[in-house]
Amino acid sequence: MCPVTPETSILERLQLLNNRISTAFSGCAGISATRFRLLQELFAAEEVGQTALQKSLGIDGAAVTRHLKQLEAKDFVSRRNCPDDNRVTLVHLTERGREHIEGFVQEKSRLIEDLFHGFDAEERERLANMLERMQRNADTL
Amino acid sequence: MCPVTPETSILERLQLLNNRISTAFSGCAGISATRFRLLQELFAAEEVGQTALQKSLGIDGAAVTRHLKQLEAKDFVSRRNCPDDNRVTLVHLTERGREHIEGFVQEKSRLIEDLFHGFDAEERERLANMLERMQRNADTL
DNA sequence: GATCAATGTTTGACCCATCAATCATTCTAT
DNA sequence: ATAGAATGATTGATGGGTCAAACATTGATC
Repeated sequence: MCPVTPETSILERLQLLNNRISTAFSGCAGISATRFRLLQELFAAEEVGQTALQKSLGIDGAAVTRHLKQLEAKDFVSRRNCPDDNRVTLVHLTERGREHIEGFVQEKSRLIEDLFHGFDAEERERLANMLERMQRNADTL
Repeated sequence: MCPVTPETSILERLQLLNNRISTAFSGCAGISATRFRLLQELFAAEEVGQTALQKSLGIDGAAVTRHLKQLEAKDFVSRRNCPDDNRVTLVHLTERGREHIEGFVQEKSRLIEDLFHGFDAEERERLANMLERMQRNADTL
């Protein structure tokens, strides 16, 4: 009745790939991809409010709160109230967090190497572009 | 320090897209994408064991058990012990489940239409192929 | 200046996935 | 024939995400 359309195949693989990659990343790097992204954002920016983090990661604010709480418990991150606006809490990387990033970056590189094995540079660009377009479509749902 | 590589961009978008699509699908179809896939598998095959379902969906057996339990509670699915092998429980679609599939298919079509807006047939094929290759890489992690 | 809307964060309830452990059943090999 | 491995399903613990509701704080308006 239903031949396998490319669209369906794409959606299924998005889901599978994401699950596999997430667990693989956490498994080998010892930190979830999202938390690593948070650390990287904090590495780039000196001190940021959570809403900014939430927007640059594209995930729910509740998730950000909980991730930061865990990262703070591990002393990777530290938070303080913004003196100019008591609603926002400013987040910044600790020394300890900064030290650990390097290792995570390496684990991620290895994962990427495996994942994109057989893809030349042009293909990677094309794939990135297609997913970007798809995401723009998804944003207007 | 870190220019945005296509690989990183791809991984981030995989995650985002998946989250957005999952919630969009559940939101408009009223059923999760995974449960819909289960129903479709059952539609195609007369009666299947859970392990077969698990393998064709590519997810954990525990998840399959729980989804089927919910689908059974909604009377979309019914289960019985396999007479030939009491370890396996055979699953099949109920009338009610069969009736609902059509609506889900339509919701999915609409979602696909939006999601792939601006993609021609050849691009969709190429995207499907790339993700398939990537998934093969991911399987050997 | 009091009120009411907007903003930033947090919490609770839920869904979906994983892994590890358990249990019953069947298979196998001695 | 029975002990032990393999298989199928389930359950519990955990992690990551969503949404909705709460809360404090700030801004805007009359």
